[in-house]
Amino acid sequence: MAGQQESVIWMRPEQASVGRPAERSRAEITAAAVELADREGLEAVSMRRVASVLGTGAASLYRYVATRDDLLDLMTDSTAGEYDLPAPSGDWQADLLAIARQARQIMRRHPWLPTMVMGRPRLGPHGVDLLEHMLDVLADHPADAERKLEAFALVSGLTALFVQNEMAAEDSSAPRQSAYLRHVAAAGSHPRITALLAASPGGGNARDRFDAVLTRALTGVLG
Amino acid sequence: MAGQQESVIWMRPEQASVGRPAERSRAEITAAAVELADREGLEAVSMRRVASVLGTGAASLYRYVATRDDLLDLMTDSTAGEYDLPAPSGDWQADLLAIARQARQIMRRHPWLPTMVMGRPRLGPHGVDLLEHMLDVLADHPADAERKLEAFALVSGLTALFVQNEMAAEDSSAPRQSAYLRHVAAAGSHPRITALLAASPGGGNARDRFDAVLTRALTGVLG
DNA sequence: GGTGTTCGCGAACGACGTACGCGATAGGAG
DNA sequence: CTCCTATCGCGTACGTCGTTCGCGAACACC
Repeated sequence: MAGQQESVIWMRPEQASVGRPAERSRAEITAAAVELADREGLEAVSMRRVASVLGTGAASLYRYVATRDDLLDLMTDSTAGEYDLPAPSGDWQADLLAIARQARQIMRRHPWLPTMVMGRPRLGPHGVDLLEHMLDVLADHPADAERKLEAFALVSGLTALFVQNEMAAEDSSAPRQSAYLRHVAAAGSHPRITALLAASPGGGNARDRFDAVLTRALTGVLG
Repeated sequence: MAGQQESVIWMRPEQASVGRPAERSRAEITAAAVELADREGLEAVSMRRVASVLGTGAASLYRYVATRDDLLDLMTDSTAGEYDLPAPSGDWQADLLAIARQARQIMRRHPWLPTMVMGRPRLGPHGVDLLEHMLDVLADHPADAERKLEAFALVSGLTALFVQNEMAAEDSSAPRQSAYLRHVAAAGSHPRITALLAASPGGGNARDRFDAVLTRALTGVLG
């Protein structure tokens, strides 16, 4: 008859109703973890480091979170709270694009977020609000439920993919990446790649490319 | 005048030309790591576990690989060797779709691969062959170099995204995921989600949806 | 004021990635 | 055939990680 542990953190009560009150909150811990990840990357988010930022002991965090993965889920969902969700305009295409553009901005603010969204797509309270909003935007759209869920996943996933590529290109480790490509080109057995590297770095606005790809992909799902 | 360490593993020689010969090869170690990952997941691929599969000591692996991440790169690239790359047919759309379908099969064979492709897109020798092939398929296409690279990234990335979703849906942990959604629906403040869950699980062939999304997304990049 | 319950957290455990150093082992030179 | 020399295999060790245990401290309520 003992109450079984809820498997999802969002369904576990944050505080016990009796006993000594907690000194911190999940939100406080999440904020510290997010700030740490923004500054030093995801791998810097260890229980010990987060705890020391908060001026507490590592083991204390386990009063708020069952596992490190729970903390990561909290971080991801907290970023879903940064969206601005205005009422649907009637033009679902435009509304979805507006959401995607916000997603891109949010992910650029939190460089660890694309990895998270792609590798561990979990919905918390804020994520659920976002989904509800997208379903609202698509309320009059004739596609079935499955398609709309797919569209939701596509907006998150494609945006994460795009931002990750974008950042890898801006990153200082980019030369390392293309060093091998130049090596291959010099070897001569891959003429197309050789030709490719000879071409100018070219350009085109990143946002325009983002809009184009995303719009087309969405029409692939929603018709 | 000392030879500086090459930063990319593909440019470092596998064996020294003098001294005692190595007992194993990168390929052998990579194969062991891939098999381990296929069977027990990526997190099971630790230096100690891989070494014990090979019947050797953990420190020995560092004669073949500078770091664990190098080993992961080797694993990823080895799967790029599983493609069958026939000569271009003249129909680039069909050829690209054929590649993407193979990508999907390969990723389903190696459940850890989507994570790898999305989170750490590095090109090794096999990956380079694949890129060369795609450029060959697109040789007569009027798009510029940048677009073609983007198309390459899109095929890998979108396929990984799709397969990951597909597997999450088939996974036994799926009930856990939707448990919270049902909780939210029951709470009543998200009517669209409530309605969504009431709808039948629906269907539609996974491969057809994959083909549709990918084709549309590609036309978004390549016109 | 006593009681019941949770909280904070020092200490410890096992697993991890990786550096160091040394005996073992091979090919090439003589 | 012997010796030289460079690499190889790897036992050992260090620091960090996630997580558990247990206990004294701190509060809410009766």
